[in-house]
Amino acid sequence: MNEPDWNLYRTFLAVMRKGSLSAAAREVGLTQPTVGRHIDELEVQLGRSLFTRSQQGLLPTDTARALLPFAETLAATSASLMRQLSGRADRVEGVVRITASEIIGVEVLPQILRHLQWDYPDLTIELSLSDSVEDLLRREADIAVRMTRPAQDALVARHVGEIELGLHAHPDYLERFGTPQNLADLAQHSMIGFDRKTAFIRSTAKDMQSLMPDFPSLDDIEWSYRTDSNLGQLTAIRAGLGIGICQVQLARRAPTLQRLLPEFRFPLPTWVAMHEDLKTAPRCRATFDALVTGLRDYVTEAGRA
Amino acid sequence: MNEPDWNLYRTFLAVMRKGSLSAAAREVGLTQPTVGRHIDELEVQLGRSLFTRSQQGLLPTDTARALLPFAETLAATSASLMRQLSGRADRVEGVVRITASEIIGVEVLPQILRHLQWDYPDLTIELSLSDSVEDLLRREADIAVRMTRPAQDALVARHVGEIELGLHAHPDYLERFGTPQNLADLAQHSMIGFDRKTAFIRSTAKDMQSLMPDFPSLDDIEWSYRTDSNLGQLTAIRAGLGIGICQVQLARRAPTLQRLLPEFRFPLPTWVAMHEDLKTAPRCRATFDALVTGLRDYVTEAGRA
DNA sequence: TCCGGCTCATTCATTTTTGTATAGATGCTT
DNA sequence: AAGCATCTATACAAAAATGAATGAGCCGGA
Repeated sequence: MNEPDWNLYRTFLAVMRKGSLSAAAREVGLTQPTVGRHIDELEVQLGRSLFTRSQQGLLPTDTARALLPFAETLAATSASLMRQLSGRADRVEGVVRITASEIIGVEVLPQILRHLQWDYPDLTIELSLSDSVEDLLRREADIAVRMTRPAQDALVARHVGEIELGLHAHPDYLERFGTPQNLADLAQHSMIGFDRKTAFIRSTAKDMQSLMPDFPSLDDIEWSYRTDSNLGQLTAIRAGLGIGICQVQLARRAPTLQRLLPEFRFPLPTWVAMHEDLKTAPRCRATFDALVTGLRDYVTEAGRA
Repeated sequence: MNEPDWNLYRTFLAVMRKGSLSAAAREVGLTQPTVGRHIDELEVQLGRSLFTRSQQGLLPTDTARALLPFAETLAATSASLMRQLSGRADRVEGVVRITASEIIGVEVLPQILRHLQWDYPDLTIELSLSDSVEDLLRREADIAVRMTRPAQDALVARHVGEIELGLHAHPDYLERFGTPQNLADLAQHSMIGFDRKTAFIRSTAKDMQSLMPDFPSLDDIEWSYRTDSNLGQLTAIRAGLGIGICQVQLARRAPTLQRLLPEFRFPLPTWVAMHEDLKTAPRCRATFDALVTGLRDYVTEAGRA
């Protein structure tokens, strides 16, 4: 089995994404026969069938599905390389791609990045907001803001402090439905929580359980509003839909939310991480530093406010 | 700036590695003019000069050096993909690449992998022995044995226990030069240690210092035998050259080494890690499981012996 | 039912890429 | 200093990849 041309993987990826030779051809700027030939050749080189062809399009085989993450890594690496070359190497300019959770990206980063933009007008910032964490590994982003300690492996990582989570509600809600006096009272309230449980939520819930044994088990709580989006939860709390968990710093902003039962607290260790390869690139360095100082300020807002 | 053909990166990598168009051409199976044209085209597409050409070969520019890690990631991903396709997808066969420290790879893994090989004769095991840890990120290996906790990010990781380090010496050495009665005595002995200090060694030394304040600072010790290779240190201890640090399990093997000052102990948390993408591949699964159980046995040898 | 949308496959001319052969330049060894 | 190794650059012919055009099958809407 020979190593195929790397270009074939790019075509393969396009076909996987688009589901047909023709659509893939349009995406990559080739023609449909060429894309078809690329797939043929890749199948020959790898000695496996990749698609079952039909007039409606191509259906990927198990082999093709297994190959997809590799092709995506290749694409992410190439994109990362292009970013690395954007702008001059000795200036803070070009494209930087940051990944962060939705809530951080929407509520916290804009203020921080504003100053960076002002200082370096030729810097273009891409924000990839998602809670899936595999972005840095695949070079899908240059810099990541994380709530877990990153491995030291080939990463430059800086701890910026702990973001504290607490129970909050809008004053209007409390006025109407009363204020819970202890954790057990929460069972009587409209609670805002998660829809499906991801691995991260499960592990966090476990930590929470061991920290605060009084807190009712997540399974016992009757959630009255469920969404997987933290941002959706924050919006719901702000709209007075019920009691939910959010960052204490965010609760201080308008509309001001009231902190409930301050004995309920859950600190999230917060990190900024970057590929080691990028630390010599000024645009990444500058962005990294701005994020670190900005987030440090944000985290310590708790003390100031 | 257009995204260049991915193939050009492969040629680029070969030129970086070999240092000349001709040698690169031989490596990738092309001809020298073609390789030269590839580089030309890549330079045009990226809008940067990559090499200064000379009759002795090509000298990479800073840009080229900055691009190298990306090209290497591409190559590693492609190689990883090929491994993924080696052997049938529903059987434990094909190629698995494991990375581990030299000492684990030489002293511990062979016994563990022997049984695996017996059970699955069509399984080919590649061992990459090095203490640089960036292998998994770049898919340079499928499975890693690590002494640090890996990040959860897209990795399947299993803790197998703690490998204990202790001070050891060969009985012959002790007979001749006496047995130290406390940590301070070590200053009078021939100590076997590290040559240059890597980041890992520095951080480990710091941990060690805080665990055992009595232990003299590494800078104060007069090392009589220095090597960065842990394996070299083990060999030196076994040869009776002096007192050094090694895994207690290894000290029990022939030639049996004597443990000194058992109050000096340093547990290394040990992990087996694998890319999440690979957990469905039987050959990786089986190897992963074998490593976990094998290393668990090895770690608990302490209790048995 | 027919039409227009989509799909993939095939053919053939064109373009592009590649290899062969060769020239010129440098450095090392005899 | 000559010979032989290395290297890059260039010219031209051969091979390969590509695109345009076309045929044929499937599907949904008028």
